This record gives sequence, structure tokens and C-alpha cells, in this order.
Amino acid sequence: MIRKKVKLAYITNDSSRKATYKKRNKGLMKKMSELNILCGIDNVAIMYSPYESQTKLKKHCKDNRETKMTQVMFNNIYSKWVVHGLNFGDINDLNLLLDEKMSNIVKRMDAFAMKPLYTQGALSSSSSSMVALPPMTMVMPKAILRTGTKGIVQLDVNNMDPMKRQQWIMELMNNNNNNPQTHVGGDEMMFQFGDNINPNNGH
Amino acid sequence: MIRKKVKLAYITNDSSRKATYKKRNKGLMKKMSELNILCGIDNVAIMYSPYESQTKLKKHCKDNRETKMTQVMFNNIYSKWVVHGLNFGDINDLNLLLDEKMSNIVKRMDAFAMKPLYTQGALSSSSSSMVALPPMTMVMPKAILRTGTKGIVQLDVNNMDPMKRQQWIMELMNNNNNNPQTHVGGDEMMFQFGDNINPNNGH
DNA sequence: GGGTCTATATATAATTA
DNA sequence: TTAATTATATATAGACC
Repeated sequence: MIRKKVKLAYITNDSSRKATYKKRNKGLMKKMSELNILCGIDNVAIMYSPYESQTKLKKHCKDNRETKMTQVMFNNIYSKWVVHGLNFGDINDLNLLLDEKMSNIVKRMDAFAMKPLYTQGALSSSSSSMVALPPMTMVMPKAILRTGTKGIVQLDVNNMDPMKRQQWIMELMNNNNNNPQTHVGGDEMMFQFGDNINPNNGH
Repeated sequence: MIRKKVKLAYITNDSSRKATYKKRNKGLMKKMSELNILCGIDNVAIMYSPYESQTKLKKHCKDNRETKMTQVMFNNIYSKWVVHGLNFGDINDLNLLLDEKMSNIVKRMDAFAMKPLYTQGALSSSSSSMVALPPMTMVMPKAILRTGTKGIVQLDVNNMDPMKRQQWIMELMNNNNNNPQTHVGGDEMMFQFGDNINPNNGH
């Protein structure tokens, strides 16, 4: 259990390199998260790592896809132009998501209808009266990540002023027109932190 | 000099929050760099921070701009299409850079011409004989960073196969056609590590 | 504001389970 | 392979310039 002072050089041994990566990456993510909480800094770290499983990558891509679709849905009032730029895959995914959300809404309405009247519409002092209802996950979207040839785009629309938003919509439109195949990631892994805390709102 | 165990919550005091950010960001960058060296992991960290000076940001933008222009220059054989997509600002910057590089080349040639013949073209055992010449900084470009409305694109062209490179050129062309105003960054700061070490080559 | 110092908190290399 | 353990290296909070 003696610990040597690590010499700063590429670790040639495969297994110990991977072990070191796992440990240090975990530590790094923790530090990122701490910086985000302590100082209100939104941040992202991207690792081009061969050590992460594909399933995890696919989950990220799926999440990103869902976030993108949610975003389009919620910016619908601004996004008439965008809709015309959607390709078949986009529209299909959007439909799936809308179905899911609609189903949630119906369930929630059903559950709500069964509740005694005095809990409806009241500013209930705690969330206890609503706790059994299906959760509403339709929060404002937090970020879009697009992975391409070792490239990532991140957009934060939470605190975008109308002008910037419009500009972003225009860019999204261009994206959809020119790169219809933006929905599947590259061959590397990415991590993300931050975005859940915004110094302008949260503190 | 007693150190309290830090409680994980937003630091309300402005100056100590900034101080903490400075220290922890430095530590984080060091850790990123170490992970890059130890495990051969290319990585990037992006901080949406209000604590970085604008001059530093502008320097990054300038560096990115120069990198982009260098890249276009070096991919010239592939970039006939790109050139047609360049706007006035692009071409102006490219001209400036070409002038600078040309001047370096001329200086270097002059210096070279003054050297005794036996040092010319020889595989000199050390760099001492060349040490006084103006440095040639025309290395292959490492990355393009484009900053927009809280968005960053990073491309690594060092180890791009010809197909991918062609694809990237096409994308760059589209970028130039549709977003002629991509040369100035947003209002936040970004950091970058990695890219200088490639596990496929370096180790 | 930024730099230095030092005690202490935290991360982690090596090892074992 | 992933999970603890533990001794030690490293990061950093608070104090002082």
C-alpha cells in the first residue's frame, strides 16, 4: 500500500492505464460538479476515450435526441420555419415523443380527476398531495449535444434573449437543411456536467 | 490557517467565489492535462465563466482564427471549393497570415543563405546550428474552435482520413456559405486541453 | 485585485478481496 | 472484472502580503 509519486508519462501497461483513467475521470467529474455548485459555473468536459461502453454512448445519444425534440416542441411558437426543415427521421422521433408526452398528460389528468376537489388548483403547501401522480418531465430543455467527426455542439437556450433565440432557430434550420444526418453520434465518448444550475436564476 | 471542510453549496461571497474558481479551475486544468498525458485521452473542458478577462477571450479567438486560416492554407489542395465560400473577412485575414508566413520564409531563407554550406541539408545532430533562425510555426493545425451563442465546435484534423477530411471540407464550405459571421466568439470563456498528444502516434 | 504560505481535506496508486 | 483499503501525494481554504 505504498504509493509511489506518479511520473507524468503515458502509462504503457494497458490494464493499469485503464484503471487510472477510470479513477481519475471519476475524480475529474466530481471536481467539475463541485465547481459548478460552488461557483455557479456551467461546464462541460469531453473525453475522447476508448474506455467507455457503447451502450452508455447510445444512451447519451438517445437523451440528446429526446432533448432536441423536446426543445423543438417547446419552441414551437418560434419554430414554424424549423418544422419545414425537419426530415423524416426528425418528424418520426417528434411524433413518438409527442405520443409519450400525451400519454403522460392523459394519465395525469385521469389521476387528477380522481382526487378530491379541494386539492385541485390549490397552492398545496407541500408536494405530498401530488406525489403519486405521474411525473411531468416537460421542463425547459437544457442542452443539445451533437456529435460528429470528433465535433460537438452545445446550445443553452435557457437564458437566451428573443433575438438570440431567433438567430439560433435560423441556425438550426440551416443545420437541418444541410446536414440531414445529424442524429447519430461519432465513435467517441462524451460527458456532461452543469446546465442544471444557472447563476442568474438559482442564486 | 485552519482549513474548514468545505460545504458543497454556492459561495455567496463574490470575491471568495472568484478566488475559489480561480484555484479550482487551475487544478482542474492540471488534472485534465495529466489525464491526457497519463492515459492518452484527448479532452476538452468548457467553462461558462464570467471570471475570465475579455482580452484572454480575444486572444483565444485570434488564435482560433489564425488556426483556421492556417488550416485552410494547408489544405489548399483540397479546398478549391472552400475558397469560393470565403467571405471578405476570411480572405483579408488569410492574406494577412500569408504575408506574415511569407515574411518568415524570406527571413529564414536569408538566414539560411548566410550559413556555411556544410550545415545545409545535413541531419544536424543537434538543433544548435539552426537555433538562431526564425522559428517555423507552420505546423499542421490542431483544432478549429468556433464560438457562437454559447456554442462551440471543435474539429481535429490531425488524424483524419481523406474521406472524412473531404466531408469536413464540405461542412466547412456550408458553414461559410450560411454563416458568414462565424469569426467572433460569444460572451463566455472556453478552455482546451489535449490535441497535442495523440495516442496513435505519440506512444 | 493577485501571489505566497501552511494545515488540512481530498484524490488516488498500489494492494487485497 | 469491479469493490474496498490505506498510505501517501496532491489540492486547496483561509490567512497574510
